[in-house]
Amino acid sequence: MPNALTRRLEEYTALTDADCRELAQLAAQSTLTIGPRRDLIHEGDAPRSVYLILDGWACQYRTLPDGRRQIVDFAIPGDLCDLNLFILDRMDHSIGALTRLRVAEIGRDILHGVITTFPNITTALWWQELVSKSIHREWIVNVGQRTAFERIAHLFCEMFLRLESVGLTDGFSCDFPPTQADLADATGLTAVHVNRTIQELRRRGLVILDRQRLTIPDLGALQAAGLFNAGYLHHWRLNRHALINGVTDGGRGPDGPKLRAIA
Amino acid sequence: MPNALTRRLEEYTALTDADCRELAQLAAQSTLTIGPRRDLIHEGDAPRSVYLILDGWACQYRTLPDGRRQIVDFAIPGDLCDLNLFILDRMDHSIGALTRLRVAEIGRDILHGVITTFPNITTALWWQELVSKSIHREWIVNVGQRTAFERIAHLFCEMFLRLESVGLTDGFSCDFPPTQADLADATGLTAVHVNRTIQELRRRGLVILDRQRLTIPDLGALQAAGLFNAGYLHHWRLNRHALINGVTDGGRGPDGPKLRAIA
DNA sequence: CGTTCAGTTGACCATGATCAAGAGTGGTGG
DNA sequence: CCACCACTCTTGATCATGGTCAACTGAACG
Repeated sequence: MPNALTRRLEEYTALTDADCRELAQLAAQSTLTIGPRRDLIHEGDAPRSVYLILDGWACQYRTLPDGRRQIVDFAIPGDLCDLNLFILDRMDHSIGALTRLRVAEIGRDILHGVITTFPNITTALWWQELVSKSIHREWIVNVGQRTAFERIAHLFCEMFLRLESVGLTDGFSCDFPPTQADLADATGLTAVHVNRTIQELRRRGLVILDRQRLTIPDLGALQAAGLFNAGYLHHWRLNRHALINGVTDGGRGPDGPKLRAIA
Repeated sequence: MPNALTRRLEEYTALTDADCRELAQLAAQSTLTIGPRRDLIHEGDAPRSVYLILDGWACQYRTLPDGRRQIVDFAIPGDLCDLNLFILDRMDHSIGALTRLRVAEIGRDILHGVITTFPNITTALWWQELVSKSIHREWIVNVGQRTAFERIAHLFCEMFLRLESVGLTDGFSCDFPPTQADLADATGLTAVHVNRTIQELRRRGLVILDRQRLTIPDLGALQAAGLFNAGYLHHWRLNRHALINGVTDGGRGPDGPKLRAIA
């Protein structure tokens, strides 16, 4: 596998050979492997490095005092976990491994060096940061407005496309390690209800999910079921497509009419 | 009122006099006033400027094709609406005015100039960007895990502290323009349920809310009711406090025990 | 093979949604 | 100054989506 980070960042900006070499080096410099269900870093810790996911899945999550847990994002190879360290003194969330996880640890000073000498990379990093913020917004919408059925469908679409953008899909299929309990924590549902909802998705032929393997026979249909619009991922390859089904509101402000056709 | 942006950014970094003068100029250069319930910019538009809120409240929101609307953040004076323009070709959300709104429009080129000549400001801007991402994470938790009662309490705490950090509170009180329908769209509830929940908050003496005016007689009690922990706002003045009730999880990874005492 | 963890099923329940109607409040024009 | 209109807030009755609790099945791994 070539560097997933390179692939990810090229989604946003053109990189030179020198940029790519630098990225490859970053990924190789100081790697770290941790087992599934362990924390990479924990809420309240002082961040010491940025983590680049090389292999496996992680999740960012926050817990409430009584133990309720909300996953706020999944992280897959090529994802860079929070540039927070430059800025924030304390982690406001945890990062946990869902699978065996291989990450590159990039120290503050090294990253700082990269940023001052490789402007393309810097641009791409901030780009990625803004995109991941956009993904957060979409998660708020997902949890706040969509039905259980739509939420799960939406999440499957999102993760499939994100995996696809780093070359981790295989036709209509991809690995999909989160358990139903994980999906529950990501969607604000219970595991029981996630289970029933996935069964409904299966019954309708929208997904095949077995042994950590997800297959989406008809992505368009699943997108429709999840009210999914890829625009928020800001992948340029998808953008043309996104512009077609992009705009959903006529511009009447926060109190406009509630019913409106898809463009 | 001095420049709320200055106040906001000084929450994060020390600014020189020259920095402050530059910020004051940015805020004065090209201002724009729009009426309540109108859009500043709309989902799908190409962003042309960054908007700095000078006066009034706005909200960032996204709509689903069938008209469901989710507010993903409120914007108050001193807030800078999405540095997206540098990066993203299309707005993935809209910004709408909740009140009469006065904003400064900062063009791409001007902002670019600032970024290349005022490193402190640049740092502070990115800081603000990362903090607002952290706020998004908290909103996911709010909508995903908290009960209606906790959600509303949490939102009141957050907005009160954010207003306080730009000097827009007056003792225990502040202006609070969102309607109950707005609060519903922000919390993923219905307006009816928001109404009943606010009544419950009033009955318990946690808030006084009348005519767009919010009073919080006992912020600590409201924070407890909303499971609110100010750490995610990353205000340094609050940080000492945040560290006290900060950590909520023992570090056992995403599958740790579900019950756990408050520190 | 037994233990563990993920997935599945069933019965019942509750939080919050929906629908509908009425009461304040504030702004506008006659 | 008052009448009207629009909008927000409030209340009640009923409903449904999704939660809770509990038991059981089946894979995977040592």
